[in-house]
Amino acid sequence: MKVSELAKRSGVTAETVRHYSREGLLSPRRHPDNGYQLFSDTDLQRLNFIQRARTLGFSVHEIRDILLHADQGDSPCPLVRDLMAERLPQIHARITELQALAARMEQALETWADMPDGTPDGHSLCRLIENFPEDTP
Amino acid sequence: MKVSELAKRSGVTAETVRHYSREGLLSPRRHPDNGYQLFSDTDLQRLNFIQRARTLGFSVHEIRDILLHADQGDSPCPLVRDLMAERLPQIHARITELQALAARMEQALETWADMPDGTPDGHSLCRLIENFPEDTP
DNA sequence: GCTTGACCTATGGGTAACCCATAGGTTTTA
DNA sequence: TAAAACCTATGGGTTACCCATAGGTCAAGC
Ligand SMILES: [Zn+2]
Ligand SMILES: [Zn+2]
Ligand SMILES: [Zn+2]
Ligand SMILES: [Zn+2]
Repeated sequence: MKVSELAKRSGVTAETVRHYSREGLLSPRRHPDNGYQLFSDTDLQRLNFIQRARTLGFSVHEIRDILLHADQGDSPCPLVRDLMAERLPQIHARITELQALAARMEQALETWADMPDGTPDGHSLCRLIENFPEDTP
Repeated sequence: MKVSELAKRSGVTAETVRHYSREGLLSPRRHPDNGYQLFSDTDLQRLNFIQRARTLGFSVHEIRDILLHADQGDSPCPLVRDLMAERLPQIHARITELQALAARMEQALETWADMPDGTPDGHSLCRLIENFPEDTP
């Protein structure tokens, strides 16, 4: 099958298929006459695998490494476990960051509700932002 | 003052100062002889403003627009309120996404604790990933 | 006066995971 | 047979910087 058909069958865009192909996650054979990429059912399974790994938080680069292991007959499982264990705390940290940001934003909107719009002068650009309390935890 | 001094005084890297300068958030005068960027105390205040706006979640591009308004004597406050009101729900959506991801990852690690490492064959690349249940909410 | 180290400049490439535009060749269909 | 749909490769865009390079400049000590 060609790019578009593989894309349609797996619910991604044709561009994404080409992207994975460029990045080495898929290695279709080429039509000898026109250079078109020709994908097999195995490639379809492979793309499903990639999508599943993506929803588990693996990056494209990591998935490439996982597939590389598998293609060489090595078990990728230890790598998979390690990557996941390494990424999870990063995700938690990111969530905490974003929650703190959301809290600052909400507090700002609340504070600003009572403040009038101002006109910038030599000392102030925007008091909404300038007068907002700093992080001091 | 030159790049490094401004950077030191405001706690960012010299590269960041140059970046903001390139992006038009700072417009230092230039030393006529050597082309060095020369920043004033007003630029220092401006950089503090930028940092404060960054901690409130504004993008560099947005801050450029805010400063542009202020520099033209227009009140940036309505823009500031609008941008914030627009971004806050996006942040919340992102948090929800990441929480769902973290939950999937945690469930995966838990499931995988009991599973042995496998060797890839023609049908399977990594059962850890393949056997993980799909989102079906 | 001169060397050395710290600083400055501009340019260009890297990050993540794609999306999009372009120009030109191919296949399918009406 | 001509248009519509598809393919190719290339290159640029997205965010907020970081880093490397090559070459000019400045401060200090000797
Ligand atoms: Zn790698
Ligand atoms: Zn495995
Ligand atoms: Zn304001
Ligand atoms: Zn703008």
